[in-house]
Amino acid sequence: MRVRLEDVARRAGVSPKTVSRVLNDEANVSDATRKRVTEAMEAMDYRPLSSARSLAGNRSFLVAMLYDNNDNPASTYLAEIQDGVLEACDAHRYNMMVRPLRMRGEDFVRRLDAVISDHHPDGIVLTPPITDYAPLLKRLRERQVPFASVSPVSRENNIGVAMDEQLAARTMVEHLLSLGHRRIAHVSGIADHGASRWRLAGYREAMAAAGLVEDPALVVQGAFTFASGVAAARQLFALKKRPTAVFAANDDMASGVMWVANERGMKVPQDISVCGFDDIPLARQLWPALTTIRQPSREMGKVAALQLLEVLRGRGPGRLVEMPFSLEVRDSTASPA
Amino acid sequence: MRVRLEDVARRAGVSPKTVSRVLNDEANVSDATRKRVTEAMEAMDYRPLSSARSLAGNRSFLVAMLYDNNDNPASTYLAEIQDGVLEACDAHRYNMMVRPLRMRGEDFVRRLDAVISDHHPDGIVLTPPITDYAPLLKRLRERQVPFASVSPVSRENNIGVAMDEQLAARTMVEHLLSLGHRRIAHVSGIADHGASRWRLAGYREAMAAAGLVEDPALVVQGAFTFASGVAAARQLFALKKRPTAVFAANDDMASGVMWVANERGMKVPQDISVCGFDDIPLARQLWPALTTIRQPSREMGKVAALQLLEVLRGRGPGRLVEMPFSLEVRDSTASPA
DNA sequence: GACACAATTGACAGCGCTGTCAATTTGCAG
DNA sequence: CTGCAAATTGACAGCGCTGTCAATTGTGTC
Repeated sequence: MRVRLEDVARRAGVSPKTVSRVLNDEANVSDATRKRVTEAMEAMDYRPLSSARSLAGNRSFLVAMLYDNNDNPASTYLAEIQDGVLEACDAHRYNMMVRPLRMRGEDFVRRLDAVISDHHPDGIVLTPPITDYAPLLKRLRERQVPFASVSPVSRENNIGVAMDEQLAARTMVEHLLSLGHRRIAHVSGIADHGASRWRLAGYREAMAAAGLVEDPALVVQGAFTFASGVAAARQLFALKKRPTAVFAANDDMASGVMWVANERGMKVPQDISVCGFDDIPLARQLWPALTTIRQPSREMGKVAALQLLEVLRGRGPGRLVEMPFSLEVRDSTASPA
Repeated sequence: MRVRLEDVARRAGVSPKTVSRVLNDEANVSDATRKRVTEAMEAMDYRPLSSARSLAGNRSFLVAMLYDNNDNPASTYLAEIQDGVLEACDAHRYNMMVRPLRMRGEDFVRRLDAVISDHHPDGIVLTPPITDYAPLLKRLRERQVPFASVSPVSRENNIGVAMDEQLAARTMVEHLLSLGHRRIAHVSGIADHGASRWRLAGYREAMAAAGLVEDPALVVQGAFTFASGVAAARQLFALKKRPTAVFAANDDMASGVMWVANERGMKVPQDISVCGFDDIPLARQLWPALTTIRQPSREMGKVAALQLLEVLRGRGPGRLVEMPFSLEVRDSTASPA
């Protein structure tokens, strides 16, 4: 039969409640007792039954990671974040569950409610763009479910992890400027995503700082997908005055731009420079290897989860951690002809 | 306060046990009673508390998906499978948890034991190559944890999902042969993975059927990664008698082969045909778009999980479902010069 | 209409743990 | 030593559900 808390208590010569205290790392247990109990637990290979702990203690040891799977069926970005969140949860013996939450339709908040009512997660990790949907955040606060965000738009009242994407985008465009490019196009992401706004803002900031007047034709709306990158590139390359460089708001769209360049017989980077953002594995697999901004997604997932866990474990309020980015100059950018 | 089973019972005018029976879809409840209880549940928006159900009923409603994360940090293939498993679990109100399980070192089985002891999953979904590690399967059977496999090597005593990968590989090579290729190389995967064996066997079968004698120099060992595809291609292209086509055992390796071709100034498909296997999103993003075998990974994850759930819900024994593949002819293959 | 038997329903205990609160021990000032 | 507060420990009930088994109701047969 399985070893129960009661069995450990008997062996350690204490009451079950004391073992419970040690298990939950509570204060007010003498060192001697704590040691004795810990030894008994190890000797008996005691494994607490989480359903019993949940029922009695009214908590679930569950962290839910929410994501929008509208256009992200199996995105590498999310897989990496998930990996990081999982690592953090494991370290503190929390379970992780992943929940797609299609951000479409009226009943979005109701589906969040269902997740909470059905699974009672102790806390939630939000990924973009769910991080910024006000009604949902409101509901989470109402229901008092702690949450941490990955790259939220607002830095106020948020814990989790962020990166200075605007500065990163600006750095990327400055790289293109330093190569001598002046007609630099931007393929943006879904308009209301924070990532799109920051990256566009960084582009504009760099262009303005270089004294260039923005040509509206050079800014094309995309949707973070390969297909939208293809469409945007077709539009840009049909211009009378073509750009000499294209900065896409993520790597998937950049790959679409490169694809169209190839299709038209344009050489990258000789005829056109292309760069992206995120540094997913694809970036190195393309020919030529894609110049991009490295975003440490896995680490970001981990850090966001750790902030949440700090709150869940009553260890502190958690904070919004700023992660560093880096410009990865590879072979898809060069000086214009 | 939350609605409990007892509250539903009172409203429906029956005993709690009867509500429990309806909740668990048990036999021996009269239609009239079942209807009354169901209505009461809905009217009150009753949400059973899974920790209480688990504790009392000694089951967890948990399906664990195990994967080997040695070289698969955030593979698209696994992300798609996970997505399918999740959909199936959701449909039957089971929870899903993902567990990386590094298949290295002695304590591999012990780590499986820990997962079972800590989380008590009702069932497990195995992904390659974990599907074929005998000591692990033995342990699962000893501990009586039902499991279903995705693409297991052995079709005996296994439920889950499979694809005729050997036939698929043969079909791919026949496509190359029909284009006129004779010197066809193969970049294989990790030697003891079923996928590698089947794909290599299909290659050999097709070559033999065409009356060609195998040139050992044309079969290079890879490891399913981009980097290993690059290394293999360098080796192949250094040959005095180069291949005119390369069939890589997966898309990531194929992209490595294409990368090296580009590096050497070889045109795909004019100078060399390249093809892969799996049809991950990358395949369409490469230039030229990669000819490959489409494997419906998401669907396979779903079907494997459904077989497992059939067992868990006592609905039947489950079976090994055969999935169809398809040859996706794109632009990376053509007749040799 | 009486009987045997099957189908349906309910009473009750208890799953393994933790919250509450009371009892006991310890530490320390005087 | 004594007295008192703080620290430590324990007794006990109960979290919300299901397994077991007994009680009740329905069904078919002669």
